[in-house]
Amino acid sequence: MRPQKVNDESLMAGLLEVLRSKGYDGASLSELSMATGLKKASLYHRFPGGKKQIAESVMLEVRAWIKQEVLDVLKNKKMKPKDRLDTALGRIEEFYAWGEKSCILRALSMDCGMEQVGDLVQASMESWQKGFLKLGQDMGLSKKKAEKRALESLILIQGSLVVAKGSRSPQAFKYAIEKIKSIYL
Amino acid sequence: MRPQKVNDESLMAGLLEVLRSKGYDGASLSELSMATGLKKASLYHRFPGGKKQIAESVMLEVRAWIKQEVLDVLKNKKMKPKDRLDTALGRIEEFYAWGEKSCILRALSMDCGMEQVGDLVQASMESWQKGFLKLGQDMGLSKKKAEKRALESLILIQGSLVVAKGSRSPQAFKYAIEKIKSIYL
DNA sequence: GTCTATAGCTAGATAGAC
DNA sequence: GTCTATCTAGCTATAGAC
Repeated sequence: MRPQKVNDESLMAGLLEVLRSKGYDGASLSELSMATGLKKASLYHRFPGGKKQIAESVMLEVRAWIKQEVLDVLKNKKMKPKDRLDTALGRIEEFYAWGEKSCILRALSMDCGMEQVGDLVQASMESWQKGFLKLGQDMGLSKKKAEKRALESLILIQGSLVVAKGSRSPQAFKYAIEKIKSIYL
Repeated sequence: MRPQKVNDESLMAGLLEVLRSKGYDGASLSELSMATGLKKASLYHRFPGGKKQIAESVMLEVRAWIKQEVLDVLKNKKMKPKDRLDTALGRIEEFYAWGEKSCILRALSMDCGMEQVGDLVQASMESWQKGFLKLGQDMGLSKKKAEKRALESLILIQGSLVVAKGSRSPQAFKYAIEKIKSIYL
């Protein structure tokens, strides 16, 4: 058993960076290899299922991240709702580098014929909305109103990241964060 | 001069469909060929610059479409502001098939190393926002407020289309359309 | 203007040495 | 576990017949 040249955390981080920026079809194994510091054959050793498994593994991590940093934080009854929101939004700002980075959910929801990846994107979005739903309800909103604001929060983040990328300015993302804060005032 | 097998309108429509759904890297010439009914070599006859020129041409059309159906409609002083908004939103709903189709701006704002395409995406987004800015100002809003709502309209559309795709339901898009109507009430 | 055929390359994936 | 070398399929792009 030779030691791993690159640990799992660093490996997954490199794969995520390429996938979120280039998407599934745009992310070549050569680029994934360069970004991680592992040669192609080594990537196949870590992910015998190849590029498909790489995308699935990254999305599994992202789904877990959203559950932990968004859903679990937003429904954490030990904190005041306002503090939960600030905490979750802080993690989100960091994850998207204050609007400089694309969203992996957006990148991997393009049509690329990967059913499993699509399922994980869907689950991640549902988890996100569930978190904001709980937050809204804990703030005293009706289920219907809380659902609407949860949907709006996801739309604002996704939309602002697309606009930030397209217009080459993170301004839209900062606007979205403030807007989300304001709808939960 | 042999007659064209496929006219420009139908040709561009086929190319747009593939590009908005698969993105630049995911759209292969084989698929563009199938979608348009022209063989690969014929596509090179129409677009000597190859796939790059295809993407640029599609984006040129999209930019023109947004100028005509969004910007020009929203700033048309011959109509009442409310009617301008309803007209533009109607065109937008149709263009995105009520949330069933992806946005080409989103698809082509992924990193694919095409500077010119990125410029056209940026210009299209600016044109969109300029239209909603004029609408807001004609409704009596301050420039600052009108700019914010213009940005929000673009974010809502882009975000809702990503969410609609990812959660496999056009519900988010319908929500966004209603939301835009409500912020210009 | 469209086509068939094919060049030249890079993609994803595998075999086997170390 | 990582690597070099290599396979095959698919890609973008071109040549030349009709």
